[in-house]
Amino acid sequence: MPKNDKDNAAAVARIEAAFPLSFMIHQLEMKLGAQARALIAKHGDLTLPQWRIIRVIGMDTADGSTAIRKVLGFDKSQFSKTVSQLQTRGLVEVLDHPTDRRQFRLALTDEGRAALDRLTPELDARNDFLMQALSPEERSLIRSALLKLSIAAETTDIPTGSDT
Amino acid sequence: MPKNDKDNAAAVARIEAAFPLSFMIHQLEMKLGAQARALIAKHGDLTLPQWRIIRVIGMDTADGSTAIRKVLGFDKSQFSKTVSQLQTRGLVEVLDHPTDRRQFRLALTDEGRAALDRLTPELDARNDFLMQALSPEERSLIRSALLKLSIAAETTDIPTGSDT
DNA sequence: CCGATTTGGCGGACTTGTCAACCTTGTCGT
DNA sequence: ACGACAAGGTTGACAAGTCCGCCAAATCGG
Repeated sequence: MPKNDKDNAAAVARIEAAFPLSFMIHQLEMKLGAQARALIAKHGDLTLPQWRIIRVIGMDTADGSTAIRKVLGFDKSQFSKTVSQLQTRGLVEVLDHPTDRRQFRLALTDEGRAALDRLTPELDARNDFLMQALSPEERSLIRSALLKLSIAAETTDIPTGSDT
Repeated sequence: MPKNDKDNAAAVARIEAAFPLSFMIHQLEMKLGAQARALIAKHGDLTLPQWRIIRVIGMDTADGSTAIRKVLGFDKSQFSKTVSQLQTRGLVEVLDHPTDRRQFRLALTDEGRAALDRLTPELDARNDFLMQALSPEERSLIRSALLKLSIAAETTDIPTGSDT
């Protein structure tokens, strides 16, 4: 067994015990991102943000640009640029929005849907794999917990003083 | 009440109900990052990764470069560059590692500790604020859940077929 | 109905993050 | 003890994300 490896692992565990939540989530996000990128690269040539947008469009629960952008938490600028890429590559179609002329609707082209169908089973399997790592009660609570945190993370002014 | 806002909010809620875990975490991470950047910017001029490194060093639970890098989930390259910035700005000190000459140890300078002391209460308040958004049982489970996910996220080959 | 404000999207400058090649040091097998 | 291999760190080229100001469309307040 590597001597320094053991030391490092012990140090890591010691730090994590007292870690702020935001750090844990950042660490997790890094690993998830790397894992997702590896999976996507193995089965095509989409980038991670491109895939995310395609995935949400493919869920067929909303097609307005704002709804999609908000749910992904994307920056306006980044969203705009990524959609342009997808449109140029012929994966998505940009249509007029029926009631709001500032927004647009997004739809998958045949090629876009093919990419979605190719990747979805892989990424769904990963999601299942992640969920299986959790205990049943953790599984049942994690979604609402993340949602609550997400709302709390939107507050810009934090009650600084100790408010008990 | 804005008409389109209501539509968008409804669409967002509809999507989130069936959202993969990784998307939720990404969305959360974006918001947390923006919130943290805003707080840091208000009380100094550190970047988010710089702050994270300082924060971990300040925890005094480990000072080896590898342990710090691993716990933050940083890329080797990014870590190296950010440490250089901190060293240049005189916030951290780079020392020899006692048993491994590939690594180094990190320590805060007086100026680095001052920055830490200035920012820590703010960020700790935020952390408390986030934790208060959770129910008691969510609070007690979230850490172990995130840790398990973090481990699962390191697996590179996912059992694709249904393995049950 | 009209100005003020908000929301949505775009473009460009800039910062961050990512990836691959490289060198050094440590570790393992024999 | 020594050669193969893994782990740590650095660098540079490149991709991704962020921030800013801009303009158009929609909403709100009289």
